[in-house]
Amino acid sequence: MSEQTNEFQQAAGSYQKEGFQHTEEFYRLNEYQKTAVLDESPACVVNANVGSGKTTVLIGKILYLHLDRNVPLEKMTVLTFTNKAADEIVERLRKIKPDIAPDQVQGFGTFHSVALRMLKNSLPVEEAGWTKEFTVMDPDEETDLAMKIIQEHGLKVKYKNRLKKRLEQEYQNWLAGKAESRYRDDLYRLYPLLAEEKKRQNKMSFADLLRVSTELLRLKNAEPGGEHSEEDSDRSGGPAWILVDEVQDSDAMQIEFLEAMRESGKGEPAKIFAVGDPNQVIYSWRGTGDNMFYLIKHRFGAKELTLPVNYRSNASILAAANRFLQFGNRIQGTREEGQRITVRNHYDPFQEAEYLAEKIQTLHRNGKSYREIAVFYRLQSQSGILEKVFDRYGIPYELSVKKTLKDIPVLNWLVKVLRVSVNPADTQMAAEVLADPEYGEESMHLRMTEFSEETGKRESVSAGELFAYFGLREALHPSSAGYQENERLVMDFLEKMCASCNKEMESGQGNLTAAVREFINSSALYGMKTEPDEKDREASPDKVNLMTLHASKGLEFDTVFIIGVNQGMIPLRCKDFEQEEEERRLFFVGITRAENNLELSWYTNPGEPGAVGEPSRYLRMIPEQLLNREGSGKTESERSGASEGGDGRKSDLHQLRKQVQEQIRLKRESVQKKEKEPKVIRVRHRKYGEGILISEDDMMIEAEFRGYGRKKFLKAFGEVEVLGAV
DNA sequence: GAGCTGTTCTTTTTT
DNA sequence: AGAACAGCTC
Repeated sequence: MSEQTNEFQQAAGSYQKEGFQHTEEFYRLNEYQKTAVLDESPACVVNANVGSGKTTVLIGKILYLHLDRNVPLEKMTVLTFTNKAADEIVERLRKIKPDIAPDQVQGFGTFHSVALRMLKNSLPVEEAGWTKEFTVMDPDEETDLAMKIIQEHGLKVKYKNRLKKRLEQEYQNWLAGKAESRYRDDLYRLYPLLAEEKKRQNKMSFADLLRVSTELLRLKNAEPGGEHSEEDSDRSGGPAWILVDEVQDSDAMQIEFLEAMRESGKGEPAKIFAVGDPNQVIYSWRGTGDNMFYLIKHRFGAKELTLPVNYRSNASILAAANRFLQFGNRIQGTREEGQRITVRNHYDPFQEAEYLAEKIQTLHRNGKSYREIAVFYRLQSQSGILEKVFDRYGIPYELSVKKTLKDIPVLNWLVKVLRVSVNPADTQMAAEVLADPEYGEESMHLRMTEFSEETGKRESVSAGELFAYFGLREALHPSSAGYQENERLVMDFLEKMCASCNKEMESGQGNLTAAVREFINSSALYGMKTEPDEKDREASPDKVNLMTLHASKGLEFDTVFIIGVNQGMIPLRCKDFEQEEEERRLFFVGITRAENNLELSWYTNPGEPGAVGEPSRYLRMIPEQLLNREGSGKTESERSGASEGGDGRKSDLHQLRKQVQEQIRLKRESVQKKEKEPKVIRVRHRKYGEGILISEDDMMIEAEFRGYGRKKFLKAFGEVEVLGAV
């Protein structure tokens, strides 16, 4: 590792003298990659096969433009879809060129964070109805606000339980001037009211960040006076280059943003360089139009280059993957045949989990780190059994579900307090703070509204001071059971925040209010910018990775197990053609994560509803000569005999097995029961208390009461009150 | 308001 | 396939 760093640092020195093209890094690229790096067409899309060095090309491109073509990093916009991808790009750049300052990579980030930065720094948000002090809304917050407006205005809106989805999905139609929602309700009357309310409370949703910045960029681009102030500074102009990662995942709004960005410079439009893989579109269900890769190509008249060579997987895995390719030519491999793909049948999810636990133990004993191993599944709900069994076996694992601030009630509340403090117009949050059943207190109102007048003007602050200012000790109820824990959580959060704010205030101008606002905004967009990453890296936990197929995108592992490759599961149920195609791409993404070992398994007796006890038809699509078909290979008794460890754990496992099977059985039964069994109706009697309705006719009513048994009553007496269904 | 029929969505998740 | 909802009828 350190050798490599030295190599990089030595190389970094030579880069500055000779430019990127003369470096070892550049020399290592294949011809396709070099062509992409050196291309300077006005617009270029790189159709990058899976594992073909997409990010390497992106990094190479940035270095080439910067070091050889003298494009300042500040004149580049690098757009990604996730924060993780943005971080990775900057991190990899820094490895090669360690002296990059944060200011230089202002234009690097997710679409949303780049949009936020522009709205805060360079775009006239006032023209759109907000002020520079606006805050960023939490994704659920907009739905809450919409609900409130529906109630206050007495709007008729259908499918309120799916309001969030509806608001997103039908927005484009409304914008396009369609008269009425497909459900013929008041949804389209809600949009303008909602927009108005967000301006009044001076806050923007994630979608607003993109939409408003696009609008304002367009206004600016249309201004005739723009040309006069040419050459005045590099900052006021738009980017010279826009680089886009994972471009196949962009949606209509992001394309609009991209286009507005492109035109925002003086003179020639910015050059666009986008990399992506049409075969890895797995998120179209969440709003990405299908086939954005080609749409972008045509929209910008882009030249298409390809990266056909895969460096990741062995030849068997690639040969199988080629069967699932939907766009472009075969993936070219670089590696030997290698291990065949194992296809295994298990009796049920529990037996599969036990098998996996034992297999992983063996692999680990033979020198494989846990972190090189991953298990993928189609549904989140499938992880439960794995977790339980791995716990019993003592196998460390990491579940890829991120927890957010919102999952911790006290911090969720604290963030609301801070949000109101830096944006007193946010009456919705103010109401939520005060209405909180745990921590809501009238006195908080004044502290929030007065925050910027007093404390907010300071130029440095400590967590303790903020804790005292907001009277958090009292608010958190010092005598309550969870106080210690809550105080610790709150202090940790405030300390992180103050560290960030103090740094911000030292380096730049601005006061505490502005710094807190920035911190809160970026943590809304970024999750929590905390240091656990560092801690994790230090400890570098060696754990097996458990995740959904979706979450596996962009990752790679030595050994990959994909479980539940059953009909009805992978692909999930039977859907329309488009969605079926996406399931196929999802499976493609899954198998191409594996470098050396890939094992696919299906069960005879799947626990999940919807799944059938037959192997997925995707298994039939893989040529037989690439496969090693194996059964679970053990009978029930051999199986329990084979598990290692003392008797204690054996019976432990036996019990667990029973438990899990019982759970599966109950789940299945409850599905059937609900159909036949009438609903449980609760009743109340003056003397017997609450009970359950047994039967009822014109005259009589029969009910059962705990402790009293069944009783019959004459309806006419009205002794029994029917409460309704549970 | 119970009971019926018809419609729509269900999983996957980032910002 | 089945849950959840909308809208209709009596």
